[in-house]
Amino acid sequence: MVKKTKEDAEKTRNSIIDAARTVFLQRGVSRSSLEQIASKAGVTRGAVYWHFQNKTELMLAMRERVFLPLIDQMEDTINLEENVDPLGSIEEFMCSRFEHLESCQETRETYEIMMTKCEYVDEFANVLQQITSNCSIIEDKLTACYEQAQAKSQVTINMTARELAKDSNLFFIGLLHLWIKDAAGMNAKQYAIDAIKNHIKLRKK
Amino acid sequence: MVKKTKEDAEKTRNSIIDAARTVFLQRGVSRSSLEQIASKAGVTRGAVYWHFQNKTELMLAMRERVFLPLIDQMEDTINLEENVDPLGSIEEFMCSRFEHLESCQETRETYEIMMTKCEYVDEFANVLQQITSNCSIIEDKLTACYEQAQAKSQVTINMTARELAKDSNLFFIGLLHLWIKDAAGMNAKQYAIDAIKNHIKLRKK
DNA sequence: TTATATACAAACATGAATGTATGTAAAGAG
DNA sequence: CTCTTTACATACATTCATGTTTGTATATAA
Repeated sequence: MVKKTKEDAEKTRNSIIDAARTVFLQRGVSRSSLEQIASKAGVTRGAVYWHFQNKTELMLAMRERVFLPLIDQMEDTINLEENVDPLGSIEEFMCSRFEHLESCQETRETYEIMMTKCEYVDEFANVLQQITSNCSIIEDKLTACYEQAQAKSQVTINMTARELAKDSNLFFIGLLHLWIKDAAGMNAKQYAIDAIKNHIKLRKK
Repeated sequence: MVKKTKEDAEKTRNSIIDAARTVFLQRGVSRSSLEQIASKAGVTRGAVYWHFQNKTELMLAMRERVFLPLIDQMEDTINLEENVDPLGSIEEFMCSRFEHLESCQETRETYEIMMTKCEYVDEFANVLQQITSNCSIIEDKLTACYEQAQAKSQVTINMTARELAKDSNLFFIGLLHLWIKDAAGMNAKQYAIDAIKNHIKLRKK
């Protein structure tokens, strides 16, 4: 019954997304009801349906709030022009991702939902496609880096840049999954950083 | 109304599991109703409830039918005693897994369900734990292999066996995920084998 | 100042899935 | 050859989430 200005409405919208993330994490996406989400946000389902068409749209909104900034951020970390230390920038790219994961709870929780509490069928099938296509973008960036590293002969030479990039990409994907799924099982802080440094060290001349 | 002998009952049970796998793959676990599964198997929900307590138990039965043989198989592929070519046996271990994935549709589909069509909450939470603990078992086996490889100085020496094993393990996890999720996007047949061979080649002396 | 659109809450209608209870025909035991 | 158990099918009761519709107080535009 309180009056709502436009900014208030935006706050409501955000609090619904936050509540959704919390409930999704606890109960999984499909078992989470809009009623549970609404009450956790301190509103009714009416508010949820006002801001989002349905649970799917709410879920996608939650995802975009962390994935969109992350893609923008990728450009910053990997700078291809005038790269003095290509291998170092690959390492920094990977490390920065995990530092962000550690410092940002929202990102961490969203990743966990996307990786272990969501079923990729029907409307979500193309989300999976987006993710894998994003993977191939990263592979391309890594390839470019390795080409530069080879040009400066900083790297062991018995493999092509593309092959090195594929291997690094797969390593990165694996690390992400294990890190998210086993957050409790390992001292997450250092594990990822060490693994990344070793990975780079292995191909340094 | 047809008479059922014990073997017939076992066939029914298997056909229910098969139907479940098909439906799970199409609609995701949580959206699949026992009615859909039953009718696809040519029975009613009564049969499903006779053989399984509920959807969860059915799901776990489906999983065990492919995961149990796979664990047994792991022992065969990685033989640690009297290992002439440790690096080669790592390569063979990884390759054999993917060859099996290619040749066995049931395994492939089950993996896809477990990785992209299942939410790991409540009763399924410990399944995730099982998976990651299985990962650390693999890491241990890989470590042992790399130790042997180092003893025979077949491997680049600037890293410990454990570090090499971690890197290979993460690579393997990433490859599994990408391979399953992007089965259409790449020529799956050769991709995995090439990636594995390059991965091993990178650390061969 | 009034009219309209906004931002929800509340009520309603529906459907779908689940679990259980009961019925039943054939198989297997004695 | 009966009796009991198996292996289901059928029917029932209940829960619960969803989508929609209606109501309403306030903000905002004219």
